Parts: sequence; C-alpha cells; structure tokens
Amino acid sequence: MKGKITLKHIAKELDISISTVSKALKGSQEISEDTRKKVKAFAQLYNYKPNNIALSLKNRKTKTIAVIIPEIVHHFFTTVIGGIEKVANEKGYHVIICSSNESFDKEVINMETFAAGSADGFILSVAKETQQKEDYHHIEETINQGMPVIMFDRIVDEIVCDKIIVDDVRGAQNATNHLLRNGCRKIALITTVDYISVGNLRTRGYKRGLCSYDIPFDETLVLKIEDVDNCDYQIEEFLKNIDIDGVFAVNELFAVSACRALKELDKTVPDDVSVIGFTDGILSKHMIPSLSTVSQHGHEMGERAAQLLIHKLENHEEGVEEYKTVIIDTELIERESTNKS
Amino acid sequence: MKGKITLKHIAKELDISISTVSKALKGSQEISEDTRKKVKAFAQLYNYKPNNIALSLKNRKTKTIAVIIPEIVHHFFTTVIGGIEKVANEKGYHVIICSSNESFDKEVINMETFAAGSADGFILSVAKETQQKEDYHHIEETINQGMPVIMFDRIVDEIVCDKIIVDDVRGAQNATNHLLRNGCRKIALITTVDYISVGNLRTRGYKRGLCSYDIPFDETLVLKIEDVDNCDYQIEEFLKNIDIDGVFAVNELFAVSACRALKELDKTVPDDVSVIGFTDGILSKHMIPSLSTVSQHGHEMGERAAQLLIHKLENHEEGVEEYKTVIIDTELIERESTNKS
DNA sequence: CTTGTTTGCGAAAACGTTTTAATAGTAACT
DNA sequence: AGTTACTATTAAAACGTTTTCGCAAACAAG
Repeated sequence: MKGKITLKHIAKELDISISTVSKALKGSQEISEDTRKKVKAFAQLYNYKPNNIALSLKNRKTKTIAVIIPEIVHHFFTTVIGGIEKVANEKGYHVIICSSNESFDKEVINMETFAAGSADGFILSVAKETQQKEDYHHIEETINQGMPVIMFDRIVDEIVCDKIIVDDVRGAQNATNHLLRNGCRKIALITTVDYISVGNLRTRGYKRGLCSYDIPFDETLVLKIEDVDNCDYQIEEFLKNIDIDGVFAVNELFAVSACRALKELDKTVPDDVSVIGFTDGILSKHMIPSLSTVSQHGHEMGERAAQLLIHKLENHEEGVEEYKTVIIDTELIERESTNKS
Repeated sequence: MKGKITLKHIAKELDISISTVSKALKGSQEISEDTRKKVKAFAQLYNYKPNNIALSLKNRKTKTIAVIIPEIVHHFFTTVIGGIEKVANEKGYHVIICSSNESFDKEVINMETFAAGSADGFILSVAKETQQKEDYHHIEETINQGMPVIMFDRIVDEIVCDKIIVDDVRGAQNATNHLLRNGCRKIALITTVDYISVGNLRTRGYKRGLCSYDIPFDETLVLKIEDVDNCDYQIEEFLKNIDIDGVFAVNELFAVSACRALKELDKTVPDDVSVIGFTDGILSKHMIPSLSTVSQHGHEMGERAAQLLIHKLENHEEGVEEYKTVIIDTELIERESTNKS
C-alpha cells in the first residue's frame, strides 16, 4: 500500500498504454466506453491522483501564489492572507505563505526560490529592512523574468507594478479629526521612524487634521519610536511630561501602550484622554476599554490583490503592460476609547 | 529579458550539450576548466536558477513541508509556524501554510492536493469539524501513501503517527492550583463543548486541581461555550448569577471576555476576582490588567514538530516504523490578573 | 477489390533537470 | 602500429504528465 500510484503503474497493470490511461481518466471520447470504465475503476480503487509536480512542469505553471509578508504573527497580515486565500481557492489556486521576518536577506531568498518555478506570481509587503536599505533588485529581477508581482500595504513607489494600498494619509486625518470633533485640542502623536512608509504617511495625515482645525503643529507632542520592544517605557516617559487630551497612535501596539501609560499616570481613558489607533486587530477589539481605530479592511485588500494577480496570470497579453494602483477606503471605527461618557 | 532561462538555452547559446552545462555549473571535474568558467559566467550573467519544479520531479522530493492549521488568525498557531519555519529553513526546507478554516472539507482538500506531490510531509492540527465528525480517512490515506504526518495540539488519539502535545491536564491543574494558592475557593470554569479535545482535557485538569484542595466539583460553576461569537453575552449572564472569587478560562478569548463581564458587574480584577487563562498570546500580554495564563510554548512545539518530520524524511528506513509522542511542558505565567494588591 | 472513413489505441515529444553510460579524441606506453 | 588510459564531451534515460500524430483494424461505399 506504500508509495504513490502513477499512470505508468495503471498502464502496466491493465496492459494498455500510458496515453490510453491518461485519456480514459479524462473521459476522452477517443477511448472505448469499456476501457474507460475499467481504467476509472482501477484508478479509484487505488486512489490515483495526478502528480502536481509533473503537471506543473508540463504546463509551466504551478497554480500557486506566493505571499511574502514581514511578520506572520500579525493580525493585519493574517486578515490579508484570509482574503487572498478566499479568492485564490475559488479560482483553483494554492497560496503559500512565507514571512521575511522583516529581514532583507530572507525576503530576497524567499523571492528567488519561489521565482524559480514554485509559484506563478507574488503578493508582497516589503520588510522594514528592505525599506531602510532601499535595495529592491530582487523585486525588479522577478518582474523582469515575467512574473507578476502585486505589492500591498508596505509598497515601494519606485517599483512599477500593481499595488493595493490604503489611503494612510486620509485615514490618519480622519482619526485626528475624530479626536478634534470630540473636543480634543492637545493631541499627541505616537509614530514610527520616518523610513517606514506607513508611519510617515500617517504622520502627514495627523498634520493635515490639525491644520484643518487651525491648530499649529507642535513638535513636542510627537514621539517617534525606533525600538518597538521598548515602547512601553518610551511612551510612558513621553506622556509623563506633556499635557494632552488626546492620543493618536499609528498602530495598535502603540495605542495599547499609551493606554497602559495613561493608567500609570492616573488618567482615565477616555474621560481624561481619548485614544485612537490604526489597524483594527484583536487588541483594539478586546481591550478594556475597547479602542477606536482606523480599519484597513485587510480582508478586502487580500481579495483585491489576489484578483489582480490572477487576472494578470490568466489574461497576459504579450506586449501590453498595464499597472493598477487600488486604494482601499479606510473606515473609522468608534469604540469606547474616544467616547467620553 | 523576459521568460526564464534554462540549461537548454545556455547550451544552445554556447553550442555545447545540456549535460555539459549541468555538470559545469555543478563544478564537476569532468568538465574542462575552460568550459566551466565560460558556462558559469554565462549563467551568472543571465541569472540562471535551476527550475525547482523540474528538480522536484527528478528527485521525487520537494523539500517542502505542508502545515495545515485550523485558523491562521490565531496567535498560538502563528507562533508554532514560527518554530517550524526556523528549523525548516535551517535545513533547507520550505514551509507552506494552509488553513482549514476549521472546515472538514477544506482540510481534506488541502491534504489531498498537497499529498499529490507538492510536499514531502505534513504538520497538522485538525479542524474542529473534523474532531466532531471523527472522520480521519484523509489523514490515514496520506500516511498509507508513505507520507509522514506529525500532529500537534489538536491531535487524534486513534491515528498512529508522531505527535507533539502539551500536557493540557497538568497545565490546567497548575492554573487552578495557582488560583487556589492565592486564596480563591469559588472558581468558575469557562470551557468549550466536550468534543474539542483540548477543552475537554483542560476541564479535567480543573477538576483535579479542585480535588487536590478537597473542594467539591460544582456543576453550576461551569460554563461550556458552543458559539464562540456570542461568548461575551453568555459569559456575562453566567457570571451574573454565581458567587465566585476566581475564573479559569480555557483560552485567551474567554479570559478576556470574563474580565469584561466582571467589569460590567462592577467587580475588579484581580481584587474581587482573579482570572487566569490558557495560551499566552497577544491579548494576555497586553490586556490591562495583563492576564496570568498557561503558556504552551508554541514556538518550541513548532521546532520539535519540524525536527521530527525532517528526521523522518531523511532517515526513513524501510520496514521500521516508530512513532513518538512529545509532551512539551507548559509554563505558568503570573501577571496582574491574579496578583491581588 | 480498391478506396475512404471511423474507431480505438499507442508512440513519441515536451516540460527542465541530473546522471549513467557511451563516444570520440588524444596522449602514453609497449 | 597497437593497445591502454585518460580527458572532455554528449546521448539518453528517467521523473509523471498531456497531447499530437500516426497506425492499424473494421467497416462501408463505390
């Protein structure tokens, strides 16, 4: 019962040719009713399944999409994957997921190995280190080899390909406006270092929000975090020394950390200070109080990315190159952390 | 610059045979220094990479491990994946991840397609629906075909294969004892329906814990949750009507939900009621107050699973079958939710 | 009895590798 | 010159499919 059965085995066993077996299994009219039945019965009995690898080699396509994300332990990315899987599976594609662990080298290796025949196309969100290095040769090479690449969330402007993004600036502006509407006037911003594209954009949105309410931008209300592992301490030190009534954090973790710090400082959320984050993940939803935030609709991003990629794969016309950038709307989710009682 | 380059292209271009090219690239001594250099230079120039699919077909192995988990949006599973990836990558294996979405059908399809040549072995945690149906034919078939399968966390006893588990009973007992040691005497249990193996086992641990303190098991202090989506409401209704000083929840979400309910009921954690969960995820760590819990060392589970699988793949002796069950120690993590001030 | 058509099947090529065995060409030794 | 012994190269098979083309046999029509 060991080992897998192949067309060859069936052919030998039934004393017919491999081609006949193959055709019979596909129900070809070329083959007599009789033989067809015989072959099918035999195949079923021995649980024959065509070998995917052989098929991939023959067809020169794998029906597989490779997804490369910076971190797998991250709710936003997993929701994106969910969306990708949904449409990919509907269309008969497999999805394989690799994490770059925010490492440039791992990202390069992953791309290269999967570009070498194991996948038909990529969906990619680049690693921090890659953004910092600004070295995108692996991505360009892959595209030059004729493999479609779709970037999402952490994209790089210099590369010409399809992109799925969220309007980070507008999302951040909405978040800031939400605080302002609720009466906040002294709003702290907790953001990342500048080379992280999304942090940068969200900072811009924060400034625009203030601007629309004619509030001058105050450098001392901004904290840029480099070392995420140590963010609890940094945020508490930061908040200790400023007088505020609102906090906008560019991600979930910073928002949670801010809540914790505020509690230490004996301020209550939302009554003393309102807090809003970015990215609607597990934490925002379940925290007590639950956190208002800007949802990026990760699932939809994934769906769109997969649709775009599969469309590219199946309708590729020689010579015609066309690249789309899809902007997904963000959504403001109001929860307890910005609803003064 | 389009399309991938193959040995054939190189051979034609340099006007030598395919075999010569292949050998030259591998640095075979059979080939003259001269030719070797020429071929290598050419290959480098055109960025030649051997086609993985062709290699897999030839070698009849893919160097790929398929991981099937019930839910990808789940911190515990992602930590396990992290562990798997770590050792797999060290040993030159790829990891491909599929989620069954807790669906029996999707689990079957995933197994069948990847068993058909796309992977060398499986690491699996079964879907809820599969546990409920008790239909494991797909797993047995895969094993019968000679593919190694390693099960972790949600295992099934009837199937003979390698297994990586946590001592759920003992972990739960430790959690319960921790509450008891801290003075709790009326401890509620929030668990799952019985067919979920881990819920079942953790319930057993809870009972043992009580037993060791000579506290009689009280059915009215137990809530079994079927519909997870609605757990907030169920838990609040449950806690409203009982008098307790501790809660043991068999997972993170239930623990968080309990905290929320307690707050609604104007009880503070941990001063009025201590709360402990199971699974050390994002939520437990960041919640305010942070939650004491039982860590399952997901990363280590993943590492062990991958080691076991790769060992099987590389040292398979005909005729010898040997299966291990590895039990990973749990660890009690004390945080704010059980530390009365 | 030739010609044409249909039916059922098989041979072979192709996908891109690796590897074994074979084949030239050449140098060295009787 | 004839045998041996390398050296450098290539042909061919194999992995498991699918598919095009060709080939018989059977049968009908002229």
